[in-house]
Amino acid sequence: MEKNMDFEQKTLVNELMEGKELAKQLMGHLQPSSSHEARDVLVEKILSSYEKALSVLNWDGKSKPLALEFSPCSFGNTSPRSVIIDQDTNHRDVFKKRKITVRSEQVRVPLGTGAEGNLEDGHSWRKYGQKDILGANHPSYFRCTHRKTQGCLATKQVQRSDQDPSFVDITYKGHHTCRRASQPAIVASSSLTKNNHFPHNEVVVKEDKIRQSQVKPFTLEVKTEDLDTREDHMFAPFSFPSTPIESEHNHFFSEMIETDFAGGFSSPFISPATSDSAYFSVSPCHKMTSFGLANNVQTPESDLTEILSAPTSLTNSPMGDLDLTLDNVDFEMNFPFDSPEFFS
DNA sequence: TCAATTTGACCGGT
DNA sequence: ACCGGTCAAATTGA
Repeated sequence: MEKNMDFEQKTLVNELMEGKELAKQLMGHLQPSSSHEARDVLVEKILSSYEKALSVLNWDGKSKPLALEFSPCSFGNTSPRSVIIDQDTNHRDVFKKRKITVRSEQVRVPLGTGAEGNLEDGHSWRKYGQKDILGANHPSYFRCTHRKTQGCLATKQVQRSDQDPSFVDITYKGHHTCRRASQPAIVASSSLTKNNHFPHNEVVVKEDKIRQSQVKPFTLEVKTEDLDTREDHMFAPFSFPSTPIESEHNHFFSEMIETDFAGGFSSPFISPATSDSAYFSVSPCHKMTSFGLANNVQTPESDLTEILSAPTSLTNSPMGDLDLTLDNVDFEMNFPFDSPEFFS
């Protein structure tokens, strides 16, 4: 226990130090002449560091900032987790809901692929509820098995498709912050992506409300919607692939599902075609960085904003009442790294 | 015995 | 009051 706590603290410090170092590097890249890609990569790394740090703290985004809970002096004697546990037991009473814009992803898969179950979409899930609701066929509610152990807040909702009973609609909410010990599920993801079931992989990105109307062999819908922050859906735009990204074509989409779809969809894989409801063909030729970014894909500013917005808000207001409405986040304006004080 | 699932109750939002 | 989502006790299965 003691060892574990020390490890967490070290991890936390390491991540924060790394974040600071990367932020310094980013500052050096703020000139217009600097490459967009380099900045993107740095930003991704910074956010990943913060993400890991938050993960260590088991901070779920709804709680008061930990800095208010224990001083640096007491840090060594106080387990961050124990603080969080107290908060968790009281959060219903203490923390009011705040509106944020957060992403969820909906996918339709055929029955029998395993993805509708608790494991085979790349993560292990634990069912925590099922109920008959209007307009849905007895949806089942799953949360990440590692919710308790790692504070992973990813959830998914699985329901039989109302259009085709042989398909199930899976709505992923939140993003995995857990580290998987193994990746047995790549099998399932790969089985999906190797076109055994789907003649083509098609990604549907929409910004309006879901309830997808088309029936595609395999569709993924990403939506931005208002969700409350009482439970999940907080700050985990990235997952951390435990294996190097492979460039092999057959692995691309499975990796994309691995890293993005189940663990947070990253827009840079795709480029918008229309403003409303756009379809994107996923080219298997894009290589990804270890942070799930396509190096050679131009990142639209809006997408970048979306990716960065939650952590940016987090960075902005760790002490105050979080305003997590992401609609108008302006990264360049809000990101504090260009402030000299930040680096002092 | 422990972990996962089931299912009715509960809670907050609308 | 209704609804969606979550909780948690009871049940089931390995």
